[in-house]
Amino acid sequence: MPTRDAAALRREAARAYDAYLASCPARQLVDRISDKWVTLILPALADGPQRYSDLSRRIAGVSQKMLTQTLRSLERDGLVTRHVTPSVPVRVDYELTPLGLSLMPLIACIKDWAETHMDQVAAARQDYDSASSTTGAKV
Amino acid sequence: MPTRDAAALRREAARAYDAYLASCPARQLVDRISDKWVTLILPALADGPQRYSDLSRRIAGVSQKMLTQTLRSLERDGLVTRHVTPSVPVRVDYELTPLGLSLMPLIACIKDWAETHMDQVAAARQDYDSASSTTGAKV
DNA sequence: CAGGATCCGATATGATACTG
DNA sequence: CAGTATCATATCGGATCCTG
Repeated sequence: MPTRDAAALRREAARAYDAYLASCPARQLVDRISDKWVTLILPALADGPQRYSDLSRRIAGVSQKMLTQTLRSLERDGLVTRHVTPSVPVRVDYELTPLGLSLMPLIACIKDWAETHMDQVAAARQDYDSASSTTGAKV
Repeated sequence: MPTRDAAALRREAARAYDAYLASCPARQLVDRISDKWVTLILPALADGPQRYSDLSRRIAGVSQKMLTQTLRSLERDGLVTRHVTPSVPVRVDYELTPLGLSLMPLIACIKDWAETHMDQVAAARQDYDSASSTTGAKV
C-alpha cells in the first residue's frame, strides 16, 4: 500500500522540518515579533519604564491575560525586566533591556518597508479582487 | 451597574483599536510575514521561478491546502506571480515580483538580528527557567 | 494593583478525498 | 499536475471570577 507509506513519510518529514524550524533563529524571532501584542508592548515601553496599569491603559483592547502572558514571555526572553516594589498596593514596573532596545531599529526597518510599499500591496489587492470578480468568482 | 459599563467600554475600545490596527501598514506587513509559510515560500522563490510541485517538495511538511492558500494570498498582495501553462498536464509556475523581491533585504535584516542576538535570548530563557525552578515553580 | 485559574468560542491548520 | 471541498482538532484569545 504505497499510499500509506507516502503519507507516513510526509508526516515524518513534516515533523523533522518542524524540529529544524524550531532551531532556526530567524524563525524564532519572527515567531516572537509576530505576536500581536509584542509589537504593541515593545514600542509602548520604548519611552521608558511603564507600570502594568499604564500599559494596560495605553494599549487599549488588551486583556489582562494577554498583557500578563506577553510580558512574561518577553521577560523570559530577556527583552524586558520586571521590577516589583513591595508597597501597598504593590507596584510593578516593566522596562526594556538593552537587548529589547536593540530590537527597536529592526522594528523601525519593518515599519519603513511597510510605509514605503504597503500602498503597492493595497493596490495589488484591489486589482486582484476586481479581476476575480470580473471573471465570475464569487464576491 | 458600573461594571457592565466598564466592560462595554473596554469592548468598544478594543474594536476601535482593532480597526486602527487594521489600517496600520506596519501591522499589516507583520501579519503577512508572520505567516509560517510565507517566510518559507518567499526565500524558496528567491532562486527563481518554481513550479507548484517543486515548492511542495522543497518546503517539506507543507500541506497542499496551506501551500495553495499562501501562494494565493501572496499573489493577491502582488508579491508573487502565477503563470499557468495550459499543457497536459497543466504546469503552473510561481515567481517573485519586484515587490516581492524588495522584501528579501528586510527578511535578511530579520535573519541578521536573529543570528546576532537569539543566543542571548536563549541564554535569558535558560536563566529564567532555572531561576523559577529554584523558587519552587513547577517545571 | 497586579495577576492567577478556568471556561468557552473563534480561528487556523492539517488530514483526507475528489476533480479538470 | 495542480488544485478544491470537507471534516476534525488544536491553539489562541477573551470574559469572568478570585486572591495576596
